[in-house]
Amino acid sequence: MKKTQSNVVTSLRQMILDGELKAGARLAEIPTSEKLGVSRTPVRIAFRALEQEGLLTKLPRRGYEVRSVSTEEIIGAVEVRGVLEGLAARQAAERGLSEDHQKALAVLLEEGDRILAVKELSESDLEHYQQMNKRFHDIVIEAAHNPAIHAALSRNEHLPFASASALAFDKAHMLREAKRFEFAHMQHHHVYHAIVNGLGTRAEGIMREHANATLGYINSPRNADQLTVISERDTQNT
Amino acid sequence: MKKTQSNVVTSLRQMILDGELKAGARLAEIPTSEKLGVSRTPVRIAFRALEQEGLLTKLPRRGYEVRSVSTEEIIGAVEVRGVLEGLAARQAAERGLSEDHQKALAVLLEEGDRILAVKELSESDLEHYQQMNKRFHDIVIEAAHNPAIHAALSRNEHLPFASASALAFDKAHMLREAKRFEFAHMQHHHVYHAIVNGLGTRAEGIMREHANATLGYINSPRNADQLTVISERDTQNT
DNA sequence: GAGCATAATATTGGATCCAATAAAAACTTG
DNA sequence: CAAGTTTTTATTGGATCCAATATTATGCTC
Repeated sequence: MKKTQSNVVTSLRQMILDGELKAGARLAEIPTSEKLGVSRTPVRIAFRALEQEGLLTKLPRRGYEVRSVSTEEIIGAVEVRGVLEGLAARQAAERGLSEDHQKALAVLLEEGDRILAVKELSESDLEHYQQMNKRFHDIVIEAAHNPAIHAALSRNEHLPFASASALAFDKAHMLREAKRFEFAHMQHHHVYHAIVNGLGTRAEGIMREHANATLGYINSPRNADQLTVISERDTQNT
Repeated sequence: MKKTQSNVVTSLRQMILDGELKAGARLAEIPTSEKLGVSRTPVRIAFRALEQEGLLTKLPRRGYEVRSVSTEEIIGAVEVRGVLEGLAARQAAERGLSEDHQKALAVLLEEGDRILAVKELSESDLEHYQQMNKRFHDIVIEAAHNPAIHAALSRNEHLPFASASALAFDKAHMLREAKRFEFAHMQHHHVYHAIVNGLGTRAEGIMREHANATLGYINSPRNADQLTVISERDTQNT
């Protein structure tokens, strides 16, 4: 298959996210182009794009290197994502959901219910849930009808999954902490409820708390029990 | 002077922001490279960078065009900036200001006081204030020690000043609305106070309100009188 | 053997070619 | 003269060259 420009950037990105290119590894245009079987031109462009995404840093006259992302940076990225998705949820609530978006969110919620109905989650269940989770968030962002949110998140997209975070997001570990998922999923229900009822401030608040839950997970993955629960009754107060 | 890569992107950006290249204008690599006296390579890179910044859109097989930015988009960008700077203010408060940052902010506040002491603001006063304003915000963002905020704002940097916004930010108009500046400057004082006293939530709230004030300005520039004022006494309650 | 000078190498930035392809223009035919 | 077809042109993506320059290695001197 012929490698094309965007192919080069996606395959390089994948290599970084998969850990095939470890943090600190040095990359130069010519060796990389030979390795991928393309010329320097697309590699050049790819390096700049990945630098933009925060995955590479330029070492002047010495090529690029795969950035090592510290836990602090990941936390920072998650916090940023939190406020932005909070804004998205608020705006989605204030502007009103389209029929399609509401339907899509409802379907995803049900999908999550089904996954979590089983008490012992398998790894594939986990992956399934993650996909559903991502789609849920994407739809909320989309429903805000604010392209600037998208733009602001673009540099944030892959960072939390880069090398250093392998630990924080370790799959086996998350499996043991499945309780978190139930809590997160409940928050999804509440966000949905707030949005469809036009409760912008509430939607924003829950969404931010939702991001915060992830942070709590990164920081102290052992305290899943102490999570407080937003009572369903509260959501009825309009 | 020899044009270099970053020169090409900055000069193209300037041309767009100055209105020399109007919204909707089509750009192709070869004509642009000839006009700037460089080869296609740096232009190619510049186009991609400016596309990333949201200033150009790619028309497949027909080159690029200067994006026309709608008022809605600018509002969206300002809202995004608001929540991000709100987060920055909160984190700056929570993490504590360094000696240097505190000093810098204090100096800027005083500078603003001096500018606004004069009742009839000249256009150069206005420009001076704007510079001070930008530095104030930059320092707050810096003080948050969260690189993800920077990254998220990068695509947001120039958008609000692109073509369509010429109207919204019209200088003569702003001059007439100088009252807004006093209000904004007072908010700066409150943000400063909240940050140095470690009042994260308050700092965030005021910063978001501050962004909102800009929005109010874009939407209805005539209502400068109805602004409510945060009482100075409130900021003493710790 | 250490330190400095010099040479070799690696690496990027810019320029130019070539090929593929889509858009636009010209042309032909009914 | 309109509509479809062919030709021309514009435009980008990729490959390769050349030049400038910083880093690394080598070697020379003391």
